[in-house]
Amino acid sequence: MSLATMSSPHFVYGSHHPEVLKTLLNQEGFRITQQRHKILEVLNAAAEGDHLSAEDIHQKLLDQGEKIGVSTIYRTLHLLVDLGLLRELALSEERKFYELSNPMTVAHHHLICSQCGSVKEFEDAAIVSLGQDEALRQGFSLLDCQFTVYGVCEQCS
Amino acid sequence: MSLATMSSPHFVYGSHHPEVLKTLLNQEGFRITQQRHKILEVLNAAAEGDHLSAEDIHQKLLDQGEKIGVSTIYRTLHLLVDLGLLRELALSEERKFYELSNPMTVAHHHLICSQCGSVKEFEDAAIVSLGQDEALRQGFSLLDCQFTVYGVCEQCS
DNA sequence: ACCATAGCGAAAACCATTGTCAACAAGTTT
DNA sequence: AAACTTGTTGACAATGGTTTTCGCTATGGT
Ligand SMILES: [Mn+2]
Ligand SMILES: [Mn+2]
Ligand SMILES: [Zn+2]
Ligand SMILES: [Zn+2]
Repeated sequence: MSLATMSSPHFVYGSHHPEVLKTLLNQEGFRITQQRHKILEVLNAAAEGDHLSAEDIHQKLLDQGEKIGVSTIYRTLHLLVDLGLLRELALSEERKFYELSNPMTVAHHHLICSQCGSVKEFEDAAIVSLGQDEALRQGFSLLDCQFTVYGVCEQCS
Repeated sequence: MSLATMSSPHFVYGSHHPEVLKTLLNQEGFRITQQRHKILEVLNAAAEGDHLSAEDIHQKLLDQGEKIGVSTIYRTLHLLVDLGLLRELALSEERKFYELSNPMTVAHHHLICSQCGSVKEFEDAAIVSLGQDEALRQGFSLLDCQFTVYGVCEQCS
């Protein structure tokens, strides 16, 4: 169950589909459970640009009548991040946020208002390749690049 | 004491010097205290590439015989960040880290091993200007750009 | 269907950070 | 220099997100 033995990220295309997910998990000795399904469903259902915290996800599931514990939420989020299905965002808030990680597209980045906390997303292929270069230069294998810009938005100034 | 009334960041050159710091603080109605001096001293004494948590700083001061409370550490760190003297880093760890912010030089960036947590710094002027462009495009005033690359280092793979 | 064990969840523990408030001290006025 | 005003401190309690514990449950292989 060590992470070192898990498959590399580029095998996870379409992994939000139940069958593919099941196979991916089982290959590594993990089981596909109702709870893991539900959590991925919530993340799939989230609108583009939405960033969900563990508590957000838990609350959404409780609201739709599911019975699920917080421990399961945290455990599952970590698992999905390790599998490369999710991106964990350090937006300098007091909690972490999660979003689907789509290996097909260029990772996007975040512009955050330090005053009101609003988040705007943007894309820039150059940034990712800069990260890749630096990782290579230092002998690292790349997992994720996060470019986070802090400022003050129009309304707040 | 509102942040909106504080001087803009480019006035803080050499602010680690006692006199300049005193003037800077007093202009805004703040006071220069023994504790604020000590905390800045610790950060000044830190080696290049060192990232200190609030607890690190507190412990260093206790070790050198100072008597200082944790509340003061946190309060002071926030103040110094607001004044533009410090950079608060969200390295996706469970705590925040601080380093001196030198407005004369290009902000540097971080490559982190997700396995062992080791951090390597690197510089790239292009990245900061990309952040500046995006902030401008969205009508934000820029405060800080943090480019954080996650991967697995050589020893860990 | 059976079994071995990965996974679940309620509750407690953990731990970085923040709030409280009486005592203190920096800077200003007399 | 002493008095005064008010920003600042620090012991302690509280907060809140995340992790751990551990007996029970459900998944997947046989
Ligand atoms: Mn996003
Ligand atoms: Mn650094
Ligand atoms: Zn704003
Ligand atoms: Zn490492």
